[in-house]
Amino acid sequence: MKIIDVLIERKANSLNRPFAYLYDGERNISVGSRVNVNFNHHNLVGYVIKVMDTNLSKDEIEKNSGFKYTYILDVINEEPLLNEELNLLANEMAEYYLCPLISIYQTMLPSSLKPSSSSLKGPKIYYEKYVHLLSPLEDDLTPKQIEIVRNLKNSGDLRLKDVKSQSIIKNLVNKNRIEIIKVEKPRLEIKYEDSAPEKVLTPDQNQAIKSILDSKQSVTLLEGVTGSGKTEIYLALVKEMLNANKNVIMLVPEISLTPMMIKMFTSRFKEDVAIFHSDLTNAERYDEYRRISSGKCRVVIGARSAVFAPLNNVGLFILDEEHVESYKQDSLPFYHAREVAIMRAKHFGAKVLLGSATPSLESRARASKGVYNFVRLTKRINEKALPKTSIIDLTNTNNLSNDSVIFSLPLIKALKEIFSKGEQAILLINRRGYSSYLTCRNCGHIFKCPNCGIGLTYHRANNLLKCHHCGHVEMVSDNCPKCGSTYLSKIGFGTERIVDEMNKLFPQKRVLRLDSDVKMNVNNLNKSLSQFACGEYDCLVGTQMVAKGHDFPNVTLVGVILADIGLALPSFKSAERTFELITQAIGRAGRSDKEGQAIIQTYNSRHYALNYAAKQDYEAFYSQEMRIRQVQKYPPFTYLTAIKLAAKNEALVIDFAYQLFNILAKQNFPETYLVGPITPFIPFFGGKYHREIVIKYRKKDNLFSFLSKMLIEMQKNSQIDIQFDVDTLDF
DNA sequence: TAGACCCAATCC
DNA sequence: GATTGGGTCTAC
Repeated sequence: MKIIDVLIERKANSLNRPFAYLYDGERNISVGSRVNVNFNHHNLVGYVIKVMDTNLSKDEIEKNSGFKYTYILDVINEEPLLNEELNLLANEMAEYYLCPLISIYQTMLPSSLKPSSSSLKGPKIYYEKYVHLLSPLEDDLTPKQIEIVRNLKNSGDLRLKDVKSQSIIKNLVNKNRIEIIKVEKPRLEIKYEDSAPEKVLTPDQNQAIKSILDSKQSVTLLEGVTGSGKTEIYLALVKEMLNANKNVIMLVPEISLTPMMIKMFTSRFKEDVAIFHSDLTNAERYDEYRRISSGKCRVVIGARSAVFAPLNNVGLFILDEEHVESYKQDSLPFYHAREVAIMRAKHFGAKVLLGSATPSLESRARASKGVYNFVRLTKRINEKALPKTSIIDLTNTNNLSNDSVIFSLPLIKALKEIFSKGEQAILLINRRGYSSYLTCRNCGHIFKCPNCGIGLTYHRANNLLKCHHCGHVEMVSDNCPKCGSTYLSKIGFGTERIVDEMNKLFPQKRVLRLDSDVKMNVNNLNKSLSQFACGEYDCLVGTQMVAKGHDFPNVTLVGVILADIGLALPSFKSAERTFELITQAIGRAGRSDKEGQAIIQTYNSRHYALNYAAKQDYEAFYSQEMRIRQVQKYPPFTYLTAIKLAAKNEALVIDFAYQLFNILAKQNFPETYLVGPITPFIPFFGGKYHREIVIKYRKKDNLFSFLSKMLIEMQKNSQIDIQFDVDTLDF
């Protein structure tokens, strides 16, 4: 008899503890197996975290503990799903992020393997049947049977479906001359292109590589302006690692936006590379996962969750564009891939390379303090001039045009100019849809999402109102539901409206829109982008999606339609985000010999983030923003953790939030500041009312041990959901 | 007085 | 998170 401790698939705090079951069967159960158990009249998947042999009987066990035990219903997989390293990582993360351990296991594993009931319906391993020769003897066979035996002798195993006569096969199987074997086949087919010749590295690049490898610190921040050759450094380091018999995990913000990077890696390292696409099917992701865990590949490229790739003997973690916020998961367990990479690297004694043209302030500050090794590439490899950038003040009426309320005179003029030379433009607007919201001019009613209470965005393409938070969609009505007036107006503008405006101003020009409404999948996206690249369109209008990565040699003008949208958001990161976005966008202009220009329209023309972005001056932005963060006690001078509370009953969550706030305030932790209780931007969703408390602190030790002790207390109150967003970026 | 409805406790 | 069981409400 065995006593098995399992974690239940529900990621509620109150269930974040082991539950014990009995097993008396034949099958193997080890730590990391999944089992089916009955939990409170319900069949659930459990993740085994402890196996204990015992000589006691069920009665004795129950007498000792005082619980009524039940037996495990079924063993889903005997073999452990995770190796020891990843198990330790899960525990370290659960402690760091104050989250239920099971939520980490569920995040680490692909959908077919995760400890949850949904995994049982997930894709299975795909097998292909092959015909395998057992005996080359030809006696006692018909001529046709001999033909097949000879074929197999010459060319090895054949796919069953390629062999025409199934009845002959059947007879040969019966005679024990051949057998049908099943071979696992990955569903994802990666096309390998011929690899471009390795470029000769510049002295700067060689210097950088040496510094990364020789550094005492495990983490290196590689700050390099666009075009300074970071990719070549990555490639050279990967080669170095492979030669030293070590493996590499390479993270990119979103794979569909960096097709060039993937192409370079796959063409150079071929089958050694596994890819985690954002829109791989579950089946393909499962196959890639198995390919990695079986040791068949040595380099993994993927987005955030690829940091959990079950690769052994990792020598290097690379995070390209380390500042990008999609590396932080914005739901449980709220982990940041950068921190997880650093945790894993410690275990392997591996290096971590953080690359960016505009590092996050957190990373850049650590580099300045010497916590990270710091390498800078300041030269662009082909010494191209930066685009000429002008900031257009929309409060100055001289800049306004009679022809358009959205496009300023200088922007229209510049568009005319470059179009006349047959060149292309990119226009950036950080909002999807046609207008930002729909309002009644008579009574002031704003059309809001019934689930979230935030304004609905009007989308003209299908004449619908959409909620950009929860995806709620409704028909547009002709009159106000409150006062019945038909005097409705659309306020603000998004990508759709810009396309509209372009068609009005330049009816003969072909405009391509690109945002997450259009981007259905990678193929669609790549097709659109290559059409734009080869000149089928004159102008590309899009959200931040168009600011990243792509190289369009014929684009000589980048226009930022309204830079203020990002600045207006209530976040300590808003200046940093805007600086990054504008810097990136400007970098899209003039990627070839032609001179590029950028035009930034704004109502805040003197804002430092815009002015430093226009000059592409990261250092100046960094030092000014650091002064502001210091005064306001924001990261990197403090850490931020958000405590997210939710309940079905609004009064209850408010009351609880105040109680919790007072308890924390009473503790008087040094250099710790409490903010709240805050009503979040979206106060009601998922059928629950939400409140937040944000903690700014400099030392986590006492605070966090208090929080985790308190969490155990609070778990008894199942009315209130508590989630910790440790190192939140969302404040 | 049965069924609907709500809430808190509990899950091994 | 989902179920249960006990309490209360409610309609005929």
